[in-house]
Amino acid sequence: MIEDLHSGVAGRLRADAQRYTPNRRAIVEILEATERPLTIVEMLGSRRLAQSSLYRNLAVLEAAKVVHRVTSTDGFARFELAEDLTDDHHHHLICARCGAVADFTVSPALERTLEEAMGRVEAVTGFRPEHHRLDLVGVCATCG
Amino acid sequence: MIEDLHSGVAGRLRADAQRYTPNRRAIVEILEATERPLTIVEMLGSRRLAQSSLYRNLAVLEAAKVVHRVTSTDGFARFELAEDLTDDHHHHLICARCGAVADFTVSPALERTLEEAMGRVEAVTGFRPEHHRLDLVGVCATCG
DNA sequence: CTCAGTGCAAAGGATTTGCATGCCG
DNA sequence: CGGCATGCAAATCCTTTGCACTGAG
Repeated sequence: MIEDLHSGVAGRLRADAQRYTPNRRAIVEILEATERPLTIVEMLGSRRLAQSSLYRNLAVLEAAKVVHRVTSTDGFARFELAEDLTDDHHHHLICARCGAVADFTVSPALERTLEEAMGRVEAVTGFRPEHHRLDLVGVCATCG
Repeated sequence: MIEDLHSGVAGRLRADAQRYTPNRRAIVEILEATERPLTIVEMLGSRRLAQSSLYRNLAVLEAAKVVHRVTSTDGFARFELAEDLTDDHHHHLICARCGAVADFTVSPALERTLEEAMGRVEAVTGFRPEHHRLDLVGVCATCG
């Protein structure tokens, strides 16, 4: 199933007329190996890769819907693999103190309710929802 | 009830050993008059106020839990009055194209379910949730 | 050969801070 | 009077961009 991931990534890049270069594969592997969204600095620590190349490749991967940008309370962008590539729908615990982000999941029943709510929003407003973002903001174990 | 708002703000600032200055009151009034979170630029357009003073006062107001910072997809910070000051619990529609943010509400039943989920998270993880953030990300009427 | 990807360094832009001044308490 | 708020301008810092080089097809 690991190769499934990479062939999925390659497919999405191809659809965007983009190549699956070694740097891009390295980024995907870094994100694959973690359980939470990573910042630029965290990703740079893992492998030798120019900061600008990282930013540029993340932009390409984001446009191809391979990675997803996660926004926290600090000024640092964080990235994770797209949920529909990893079959791992989850939500985020965001620390209001330090900005750390961790993953968590909720019950299928709650997810179903959320999906229903999204459908209703589309019917009432002119807004067409693509996905939902349920984050819990609070204080993490370290800062607490 | 308008005065209730200002006395509530004054109280929270006092608790933080901060004054309720004219600039701070102006900021609260600007936010009170709108139905969606505002960016720095939008707030500057309303009244004559130095950019640095706006940033500094927003930091003070945020620390006193008078205003709340809303994060969108573009790089612009947005601010709204704290929900527990206005008795107006709502969520956000975030446009993935232009970053515009609008407010919306969901059913009380869904809210109750969300609160229950939050309680469960605290029991399982070391994370102590303060509030939840349910955003729908999609394409707004203008960009659609 | 061509053209996208890469790395380095410089630029960009939202946000923050230093400092002198003014005003509230 | 003392200290905080204010405004202006300069500095910060994450992020983006210009440019020359390299490598894959």
